[in-house]
Amino acid sequence: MSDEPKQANYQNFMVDHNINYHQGNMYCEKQFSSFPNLASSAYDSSQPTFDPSYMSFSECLQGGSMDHYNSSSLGNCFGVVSPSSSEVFSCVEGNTTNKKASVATDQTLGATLNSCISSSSSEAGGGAASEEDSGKRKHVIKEEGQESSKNEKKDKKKLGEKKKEKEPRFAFMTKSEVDQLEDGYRWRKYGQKAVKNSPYPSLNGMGNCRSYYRCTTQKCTVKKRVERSFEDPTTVITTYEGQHNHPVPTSLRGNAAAAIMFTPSSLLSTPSSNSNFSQDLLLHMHSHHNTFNITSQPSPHSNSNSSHNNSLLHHYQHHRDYGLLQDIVPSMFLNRTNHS
DNA sequence: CGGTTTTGACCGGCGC
DNA sequence: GCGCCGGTCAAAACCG
Repeated sequence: MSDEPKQANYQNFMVDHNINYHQGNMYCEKQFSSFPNLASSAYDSSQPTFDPSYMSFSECLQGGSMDHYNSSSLGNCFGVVSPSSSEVFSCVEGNTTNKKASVATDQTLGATLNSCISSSSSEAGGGAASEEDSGKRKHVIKEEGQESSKNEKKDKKKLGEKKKEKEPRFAFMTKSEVDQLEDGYRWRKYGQKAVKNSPYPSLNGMGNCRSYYRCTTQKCTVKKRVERSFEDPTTVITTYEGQHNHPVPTSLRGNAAAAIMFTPSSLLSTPSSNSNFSQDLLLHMHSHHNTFNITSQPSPHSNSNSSHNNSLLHHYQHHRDYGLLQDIVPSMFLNRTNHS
């Protein structure tokens, strides 16, 4: 895609638990060891039992004092979030403004993190109007009525679209074998695309793919993309777009915590309110869970900073297994504290 | 049978 | 203008 960052209103969230990284005076270990309510199926059995001494991820997201984080909690921003089971690792926020992803940075990630938010939101895209090439399509049944309705649709789109409002986006990485993370909401897959330049084949051997999901709740336009990290195929990058305008389905695993976490009131957020969310969150996480912030808050005006973030992220991702985080994190926290 | 997933095609934005 | 690519559509297949 383009080398340019296109959105400012975009934040990433990555946290790692389970990594015994020494980072200056921080020690990361099992901050998020348990997400009893959010475990993905593949990890359900292996999930460590919930230890109340640890805050659940959702709790963490909400912050010990929700009031304080009311406008900037992760939950607010994502309208969701909960990397299930999986180990959510590394925190990154902000759009990456620079780029040329100079480093062979995770292109997949790069694409995800920088993809154009303006891209047709809910309705855009595929005008189904032209199904003429029925020969190519698997089974094309063309009927006059259908066609006209399709054209109608297309026209509506053209008229009503006008550059959809950009939805805030948030991405986070999780260590997971499953692509679909259980976050309490119900999603319907509406598309899948191969990701370019991925050296890693996906689990199904079809090459690395990005899956597109939409919230199944009526009138809820929240979407999410799920893809594997360019560098680490065991890492899933989930990107949420939009805000849920409904409570989390209560029927799902009787997840009261999730229900609380995902109530509409907690999902109200605006790009502006989001702007500092991860910093707050990370600070919060830092103070409560000894987690760390990989990157600092970028702003539309801080291109160089974003660039820095990107390389840091890459650096982190690249070396996380080698315990080099301490080389990165302190500065990031310094950065953060400078902002506050 | 209704909801979800799969999958090839289409659309629109963007860079060249 | 052209080609690439991300995002979306929608019919068929699949599943419970």
